[in-house]
Amino acid sequence: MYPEELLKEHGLRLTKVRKNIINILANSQLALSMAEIKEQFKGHCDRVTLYRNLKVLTSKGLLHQVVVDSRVSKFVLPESSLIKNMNYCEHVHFRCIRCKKVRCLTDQKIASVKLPAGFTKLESTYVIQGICDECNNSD
Amino acid sequence: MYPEELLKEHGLRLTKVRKNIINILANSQLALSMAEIKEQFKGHCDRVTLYRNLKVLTSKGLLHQVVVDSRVSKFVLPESSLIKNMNYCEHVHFRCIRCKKVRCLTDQKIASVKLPAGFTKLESTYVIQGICDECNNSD
DNA sequence: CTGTGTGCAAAGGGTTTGCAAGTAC
DNA sequence: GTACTTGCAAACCCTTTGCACACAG
Repeated sequence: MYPEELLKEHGLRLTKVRKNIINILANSQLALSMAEIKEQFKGHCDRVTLYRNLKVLTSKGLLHQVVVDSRVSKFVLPESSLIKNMNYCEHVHFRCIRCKKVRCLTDQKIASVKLPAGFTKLESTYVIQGICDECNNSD
Repeated sequence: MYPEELLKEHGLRLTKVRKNIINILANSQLALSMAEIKEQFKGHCDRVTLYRNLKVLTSKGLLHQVVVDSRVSKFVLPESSLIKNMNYCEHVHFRCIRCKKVRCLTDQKIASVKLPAGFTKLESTYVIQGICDECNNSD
């Protein structure tokens, strides 16, 4: 699934910034913040433009926003965006408290939680915090 | 378990602000932000003082911080601190995207997640987002 | 008395908004 | 040509820091 198709499918215009964001996230094993995406950006892009696009892409369901601390949001391209017939993705993420990297634990499935009557579920985020292998090995 | 005991147990001084914070959270079904705690505060209390105390209480493990969006942190008295006959909160929370309230989901079991080799788990947070019963009924 | 807690002012820093110029279609 | 996108500056707003005064133990 190419960035162009993804964008078209979601009724979004094909702009350089959007294709760039999707490519960066598609090639990343980590959830990335605006700043981290900006670092990897080919060419120049304003912070504000990135924020705005991340917001649009997230609102269209193309990206998923992972909130891991009270200051910074990170973004992932969920499997459901890459694999067409997966319409739901349980997001399990591991955040290392030392290096702050956020990894997707893609092979982990969570048992679904039953909500009380009257509650509607839109999405869920499961974040495990701890120390990652790299940081454990560098002690 | 009274606020005074909780504070002593954690080696903290007994101040009006701390007792007040604990009382407010103990009587709340919701996770509360600094601003929400301030609203319920008996008497005056500076924002900064609340932030500082929330930080200290959290670092001592007396409170648990729930990060639900990229702007605001909310706080809960975790299981270990709660009074016996109250519904206790594990780290499973429901956040309504309309009213922004954060509820604790009781009696929910999270399937334990196996981490890859080399990873150490410290804590986990499971946040389900959607629409709560109140907001669903007020359509 | 000593170390900690509190209030006020100000700074920090991620994110959002306003607006003019540029681009997709 | 029209509607959406981008960039720059500035605003926003939650949170933290500095410092003088007040309070717990």
